[in-house]
Amino acid sequence: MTIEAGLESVNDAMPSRADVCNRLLNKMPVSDFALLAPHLELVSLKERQVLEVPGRPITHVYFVETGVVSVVAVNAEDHRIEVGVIGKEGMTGVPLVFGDDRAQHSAYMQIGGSGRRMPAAAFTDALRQSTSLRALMMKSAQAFMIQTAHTALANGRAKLEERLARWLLMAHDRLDSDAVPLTHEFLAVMLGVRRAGVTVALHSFERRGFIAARRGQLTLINRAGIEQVANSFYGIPEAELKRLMADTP
Amino acid sequence: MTIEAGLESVNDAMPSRADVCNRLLNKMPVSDFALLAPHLELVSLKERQVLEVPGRPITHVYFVETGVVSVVAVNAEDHRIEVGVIGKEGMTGVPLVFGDDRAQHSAYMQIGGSGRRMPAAAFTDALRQSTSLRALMMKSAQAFMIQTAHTALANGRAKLEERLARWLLMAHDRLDSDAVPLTHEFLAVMLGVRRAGVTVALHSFERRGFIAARRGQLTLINRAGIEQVANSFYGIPEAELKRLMADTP
DNA sequence: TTTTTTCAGTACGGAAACGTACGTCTTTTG
DNA sequence: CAAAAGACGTACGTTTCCGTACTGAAAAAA
Repeated sequence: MTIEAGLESVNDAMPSRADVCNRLLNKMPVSDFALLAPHLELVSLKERQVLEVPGRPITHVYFVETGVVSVVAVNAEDHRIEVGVIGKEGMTGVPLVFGDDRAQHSAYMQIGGSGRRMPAAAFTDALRQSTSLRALMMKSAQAFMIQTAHTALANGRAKLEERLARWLLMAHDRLDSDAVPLTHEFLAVMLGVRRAGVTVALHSFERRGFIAARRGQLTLINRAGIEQVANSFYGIPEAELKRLMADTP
Repeated sequence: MTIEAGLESVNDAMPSRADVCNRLLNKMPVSDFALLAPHLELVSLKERQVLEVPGRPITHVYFVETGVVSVVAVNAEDHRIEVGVIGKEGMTGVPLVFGDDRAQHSAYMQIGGSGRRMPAAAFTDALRQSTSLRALMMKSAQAFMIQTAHTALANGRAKLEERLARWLLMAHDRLDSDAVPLTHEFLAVMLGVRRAGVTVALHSFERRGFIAARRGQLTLINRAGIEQVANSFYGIPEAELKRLMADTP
């Protein structure tokens, strides 16, 4: 707390590259990071905190560092379902990358954490200035698109257990621990199924020794087991993200 | 056929702006059209013709003018489902816009027609040269993303009849006639449901006077009726497409 | 024309998931 | 500490849709 060196700093000071855990911020060229850094603000992201509201202008871009964001599509009759999750590998505000200023979906913290945010205007300015930043953001956007497409596939063809397993794996990828602090109710909302259905499915996982459950929390014990349950509905978006982030250093 | 004026031309000659029916080609600034025109080739797109294969490089971009393209996500165990359709409002090869050269999904003609195509390399060249072209293509890509997200929503929450109605409306939007030349089998594949389920649902539509059915073809008679069946699962992507294409002239 | 293929109609048992609801624990709030 | 709220366990009848399969009719091929 009382370190005199310039690197360690109060929250709002410009972050050094070493401080950030978001993969996009980590990965981008120093020049691009320098473009963003002055506008980045370290923020805590509390459970259920709303980041974007459908139809409303996007105020900030959030580079997630810990926690998980749920992106949820909603229609006129309030039917809703999760179309993607975002963790330290990504960011919110994808429409900005496409030159749009409005949020398409609802986005909120499903699992609390922290991240860096910057005003939308500053972000679009930076995008305009840097081709390489644009390139990276578009790859990130594409990765999210792929995730959405495979969510559509899972929603249409997978069984409840398969979808639940898929979700747990995606959450696990984005967390630092094996504990997933979530209620059955929220899992049900995201998957668009009954709460009771989630409860039963989780029991089955527990009986098979794949997870341990406590009130408001479940812990992955045997990830390989969950992967088997998820069948082929998990994996492609993850592999594609890796590919997209690998080939342009 | 034997008109001597320079405008009327053989298929491979450079198309004039007035000849093209694809909305993107229509809408873009003349300067951007001039950039693409030399590479555009008028092609007939036959039913079931494959345009993209997952994992394989994208060879051409297709600007659809008539007919409908199905974009289908596939996973390792060959589960598949349609994640979007493309007609005269759009084009194939979205990943190219994001700087990727590979097809993510399977894409093929669901309803035969025609379009203009150009080699992928020429397209990315043009993209690099023109900011306004990039902007337009990104809006088109975003519109497709929205469609995919709402497909995920429909797959997860809508009933078979609602999804079928949604699909018919989306096809109807992209056709010049009320006749949809498709078998129950193909509708079933796209929706990821049983063929027999489609048959029963279509009977219900027919009984209610919404469509007329013949072997391998169905005709919309009462579009408003179909819209009622689709409930709130149809409409948002369409409205958003309109918005996106309106605000940047 | 005859044969073959494709497409559509229909049926039946069964699986999956739903809506609903009620009771029992925890945890939070007053 | 009591009361209220939240989370989970469980149950039952019901809807939706599946897997499968057989039939007749229409179109295409021979």
